[in-house]
Amino acid sequence: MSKESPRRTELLALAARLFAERGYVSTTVRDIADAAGILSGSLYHHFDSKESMADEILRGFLDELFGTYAEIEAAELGPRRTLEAVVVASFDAIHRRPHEVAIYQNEAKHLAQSERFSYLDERNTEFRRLWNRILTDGVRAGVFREDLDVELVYRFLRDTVWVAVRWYNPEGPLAADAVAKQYLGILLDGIATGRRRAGK
Amino acid sequence: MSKESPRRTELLALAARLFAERGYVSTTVRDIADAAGILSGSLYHHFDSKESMADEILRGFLDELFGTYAEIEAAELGPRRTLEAVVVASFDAIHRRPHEVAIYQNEAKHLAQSERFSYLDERNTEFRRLWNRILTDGVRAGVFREDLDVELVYRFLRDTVWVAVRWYNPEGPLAADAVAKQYLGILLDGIATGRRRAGK
DNA sequence: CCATCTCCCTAGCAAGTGCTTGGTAGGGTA
DNA sequence: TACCCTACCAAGCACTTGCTAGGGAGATGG
Repeated sequence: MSKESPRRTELLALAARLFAERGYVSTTVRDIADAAGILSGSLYHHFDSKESMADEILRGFLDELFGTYAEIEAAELGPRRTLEAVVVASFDAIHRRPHEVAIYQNEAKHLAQSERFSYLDERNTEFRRLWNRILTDGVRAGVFREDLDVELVYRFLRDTVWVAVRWYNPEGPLAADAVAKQYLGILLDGIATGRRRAGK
Repeated sequence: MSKESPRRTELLALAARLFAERGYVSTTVRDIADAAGILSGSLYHHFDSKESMADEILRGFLDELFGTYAEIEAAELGPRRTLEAVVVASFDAIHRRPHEVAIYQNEAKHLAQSERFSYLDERNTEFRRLWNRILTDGVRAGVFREDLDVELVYRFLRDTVWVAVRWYNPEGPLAADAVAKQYLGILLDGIATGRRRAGK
């Protein structure tokens, strides 16, 4: 049960892939064991439950992700560049940890109901504060439209960024960075031609 | 097993709610029966399987939804107004059929692997063609930016519209129509102030 | 007044679920 | 030689899953 074994890391990566592909509940411990070429009981030499596998996967991912966000905020780039950096960092996370992002997207809501995964809600709150800060700062600084419903824009942003994990292919021709730039183009300037209408 | 019974419709609505809230696999036939105040075996008087419940729910919803889309297209409003109408109709679907939309969003990918649900993939293709038509028409007509990656914008649109079902509350203060308008504001004109940058 | 139909119950089955147990092969260390 | 370690297997336990068989109470209609 030592946390440093390479075999253990391997099994965790396998579990993450299966959780992402089939969903947490639909993935059985036998599925994971089969993929690893061992019997289901043998998994319990490395982990003490299926739940603790998901826990470890999500914890590691979120710690890394929010570490990156903290660095971006600390750099104090101003609202617009901070927004761009956070979006780029999020797409980068989709590129490097697609399975973890998928699990976070698809299972967080159900898992968060359990006491053990209460940190998921905390992270959500943290994320929401981050976006609200960026947006309100931007509106105040005059770089974002002042008629924005900040709370609504936050939801759109959050969803828009993460939901890309459903179709993004890390090995495809479209790099995460390019997708991020396209997204930012739409988000910041819209898809319509011509001058913006005044007011709302 | 008659399809016209009011009790049957009631049970189907109950199942839809549970499928949406807990997910299809996590919802047991006993859960559905409990919610209806009967025993699990009694459900099989009305339906011949759990799968057929999901099938009926999704089929009915998609038939209705794509009927609306067809009407919009037939009205030939031009690219911009068509886009607006489709977005509004989609948010309206989220308002009126939140459970069905949630099931469609969360379970379609898994269900579509089964032969029985092959119409899900067909609807996806249909949906994609619809959006691509609107967007390319709009670019050609000069109402949408010509540097748009149409395929990417399509994904962006599709995901962002439907994902709102995760937070939208039909009984909340924010009406679906208002959300749609805000969303269209962001999509068409962006959140940034100032003149649009030229080119990409 | 009997027959049929609707809707539900009682009881249970076969398959599959996460997890536990006792044990073993192979290797390193003293 | 003695001991401990990692990584696994074989077997199975308690429980849950979707689903089935057979029957019964009450309303409907000829």
